[in-house]
Amino acid sequence: MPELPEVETVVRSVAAHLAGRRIISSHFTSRFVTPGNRAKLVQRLAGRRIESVKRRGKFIIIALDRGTLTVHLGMTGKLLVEGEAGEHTHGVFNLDGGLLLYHDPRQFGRIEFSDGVPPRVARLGPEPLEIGFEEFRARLKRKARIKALLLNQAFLAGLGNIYADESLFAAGIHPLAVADRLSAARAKKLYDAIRGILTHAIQMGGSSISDYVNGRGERGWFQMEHRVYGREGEPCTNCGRPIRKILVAQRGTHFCAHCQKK
DNA sequence: TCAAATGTTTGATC
DNA sequence: GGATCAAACATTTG
Repeated sequence: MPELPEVETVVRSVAAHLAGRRIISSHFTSRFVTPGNRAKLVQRLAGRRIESVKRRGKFIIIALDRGTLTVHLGMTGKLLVEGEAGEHTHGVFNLDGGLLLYHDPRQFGRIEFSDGVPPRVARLGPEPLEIGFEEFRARLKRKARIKALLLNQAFLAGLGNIYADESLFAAGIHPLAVADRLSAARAKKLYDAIRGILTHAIQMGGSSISDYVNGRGERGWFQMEHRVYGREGEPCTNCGRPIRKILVAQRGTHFCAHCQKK
């Protein structure tokens, strides 16, 4: 579920509620979500105070008075400050004012404690909403297919399958286009498309295409704005020809063969 | 033969 | 070294 706009929405929905709260105790039930020594994790979290909740790429960064708790939602993770624990709840934080729950049926998400910046966060590329155009263009000087590059978190942090496809459509660029062969004008179109779509999606509370909800259980609405993602066979909103779906970088890739050029 | 799903990592291969 | 590909993780859904 979670790409940059969804993670940003989750962070915004829980940050004020969590800041200043103390973790009384915690409980974890998945060896996948919380790899390693769970008893040690519980011990390290006990008594910690939450200083802030922020986002970096698709990671939720919870700064504690000692150490950092990093949460990645994977494909089906939810961080909730409302609701109750259920069958797929794999993390429970008892705070000095309420509960914080981590729910994740597929268990592709991760909850990790670290003293410094976690390695996975350290490897992230720039934030798409903060990078300047010149740096963006310089980073495109690689002979990889643009769709694969947009999904690469070391290239840019936060784009996933939905927003990569939507950004390429908005920029009129074919997903198989080779990155270092894009003209400056087309690179600028892509840069603007990425920023415009991410900003718009955040305003709409993200995309709820299956069951995504923010930290208070509320759905997002950007799925109503999707032009290509999940629209295989439906008419292109620009030219009316059917949206096609192919496999690029192992991911389903939606595009209009008429409106998006290599 | 059940395939595909908003993600990431690892290892093999070209 | 760079890029691609396949598999792995676990579960639900069409």
